[in-house]
Amino acid sequence: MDGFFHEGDLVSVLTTQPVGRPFDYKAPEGGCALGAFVEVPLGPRKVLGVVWGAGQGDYDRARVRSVIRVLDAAPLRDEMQVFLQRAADYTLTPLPAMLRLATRAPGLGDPPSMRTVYRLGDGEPARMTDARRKVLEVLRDYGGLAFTLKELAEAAGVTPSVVKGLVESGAVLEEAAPRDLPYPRLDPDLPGKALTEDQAAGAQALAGALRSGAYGTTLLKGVTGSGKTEVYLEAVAECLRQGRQALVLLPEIALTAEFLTRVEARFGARPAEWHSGVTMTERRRLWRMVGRGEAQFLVGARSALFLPYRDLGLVVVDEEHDTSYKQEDGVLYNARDMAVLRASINDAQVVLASATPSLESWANAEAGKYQRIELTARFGEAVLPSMRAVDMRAEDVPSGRWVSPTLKAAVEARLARKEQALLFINRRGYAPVTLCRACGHQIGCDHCDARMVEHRFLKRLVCHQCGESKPMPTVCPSCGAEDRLAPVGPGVERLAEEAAGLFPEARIAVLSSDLYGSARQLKAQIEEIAAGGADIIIGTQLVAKGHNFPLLTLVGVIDADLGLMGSDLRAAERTFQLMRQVAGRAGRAEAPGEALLQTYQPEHPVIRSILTGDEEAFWRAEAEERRQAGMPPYGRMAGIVLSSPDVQQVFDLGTEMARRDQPLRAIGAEVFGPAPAPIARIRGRHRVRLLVKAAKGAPLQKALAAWAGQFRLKGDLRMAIDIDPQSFL
DNA sequence: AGCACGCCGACT
DNA sequence: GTCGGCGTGCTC
Repeated sequence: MDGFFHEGDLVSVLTTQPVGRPFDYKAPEGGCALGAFVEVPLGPRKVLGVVWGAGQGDYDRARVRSVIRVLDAAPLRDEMQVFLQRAADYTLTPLPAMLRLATRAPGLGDPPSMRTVYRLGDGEPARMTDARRKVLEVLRDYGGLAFTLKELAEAAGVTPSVVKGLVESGAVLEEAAPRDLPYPRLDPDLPGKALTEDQAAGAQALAGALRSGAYGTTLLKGVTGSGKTEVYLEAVAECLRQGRQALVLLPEIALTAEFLTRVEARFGARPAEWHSGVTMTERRRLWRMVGRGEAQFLVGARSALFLPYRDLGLVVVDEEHDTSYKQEDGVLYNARDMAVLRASINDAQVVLASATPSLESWANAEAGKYQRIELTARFGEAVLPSMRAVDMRAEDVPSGRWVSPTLKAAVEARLARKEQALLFINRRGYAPVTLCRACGHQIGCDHCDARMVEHRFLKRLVCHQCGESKPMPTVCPSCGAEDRLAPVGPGVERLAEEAAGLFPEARIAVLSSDLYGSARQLKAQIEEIAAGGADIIIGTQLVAKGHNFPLLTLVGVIDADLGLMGSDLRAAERTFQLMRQVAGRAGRAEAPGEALLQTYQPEHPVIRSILTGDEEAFWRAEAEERRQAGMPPYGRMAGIVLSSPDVQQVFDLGTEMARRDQPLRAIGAEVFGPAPAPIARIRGRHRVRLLVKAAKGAPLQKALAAWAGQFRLKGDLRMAIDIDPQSFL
């Protein structure tokens, strides 16, 4: 029988150890299935692996060892194996590292353990209270389903002690059950929110695509407040009706209680969550339930793409342009692209949702590879903010100050009307540069080539590259001059200080990722501000990420030029997206919003497209520039970063690699560099970067593999290959 | 990743 | 003469 191996058969096992390729083992007593999770001996150790196929038989039979045991977990599905293989090929990642992403569940090999659960009993409590009634109602609603104490208490909106009280009277039964309970069922047929005409049309189109049962990608474009979430939740509903699983990917920070509440309102229960804040026990439960198809709907961060779905029918990538989808996670991959790959293997649908799509997605929609749904009408009474530039060349702003008189007047108008204003600056800390007035020295990090940023709140200088910090010195470390160190440039903290001076009566809140110990604290703070807990919000990039401030009617962008500098083609795109999103925060409720962009170059094409709202013009112009330059998405790129504590070593290898470029030339690709990487030193490691540029259809990965394979990495040298880099300065 | 093997410097 | 540095290679 295909797909099953009997005792003694040779099987090929891929482990999560970086040994490069699968090894042969003998199938254990009782045999093992293709895809089975197994424990195998490797040298003196026992390691986790997956039965990857039939044995190669190319190794001395006498030395082949046996699989120790088959783990109690659903075998890795065929599609998953294909996905991991193709993702590894695409990102040039060794397969074991790819498998590691897919096995990040704790206790994979453990037998199912027990835990205490609560279900409906026959008894009647001696005294019935409101809280007790709520608990019993929840248990009846879910028809005999068992809950953990925490779940039941939360679902009923009572404290755990209420449940305990019911146990004593026998109205609720307390029993031991296997851990890893199924999740509450979601009901796709509950009445959803009333949709506007174009929302309904969008939902219909997505549902139709789902019913095709085939792969397809749709770009769902709509400004903040246009109801993207409502529309894609209808796609989720259709997916659930078909009995398939749905996944919504969100940038980590956008995973809010608000989102979960919206899902609960639509489907009657919360989705399963997968992100860095989820406990080990919960991860284990989720991993197992996903494999058995008993978690129908997942909301998670990028790594949720690597869960062992039984039948994944839909992946939504919300805020698809968000740069945090591309990050080092042990493996360099872009979650948006991997979502499309995974869906194409699974005959699933992808929805890429954004108000400001990435140029890649826009171009794919233009080329007809993606469907496109555009939501224009804003929900309810809200309208798009009116946007205008504040020409800083004509404004009288003293040095060391950043708020123009025009912006100041606009803020005062909001304060008078008891509305909120947001001042946006994309820089954390107090001042980005600390300069010695005596000798001109700028204080840098000892381990990185980065300037240290003053954080007055912490009374320290912090390196934003490696996180190193040191106390604020009073003496210049270079010339020894006393009290001559001066902050240069603005950060959120400094802007807050200025705002406090300008608007002494206002309640000011600063939203910056480093001011809060945990994501939970931060979310709580955001919710308090949204409810009216502040008059002026001073914020970094953080505020652009999907949160609603209904009282907010003015957004002031302190430095709209930041990010327009340099030759990075992607900088313009990012600035456009960021400005658009920040401006989109204003004026959601009945009050119309206004956005003011402080700029020294109001004629810049990016600033102009933001102001005129002619987004298509922006994308067309950007696309044309990229096409001319042969840059992505009209060409292919890869970045190679070499790093070592020894500068000479990295540059020598870089030069050597640039010289021996035959495998690249063979496909018509070009090498640029070596040049110091955008951050030339991180944590004491010097970094050098090469860029490879190839034509769109060129077999880039194959050529890169052949090219990089020529070099041996000696000592502490590291090489990281980044396919489709985010920045190609 | 671990772990063993192996070949050159400063110690009892 | 030996202890130990970590460079190189192996693990089915």
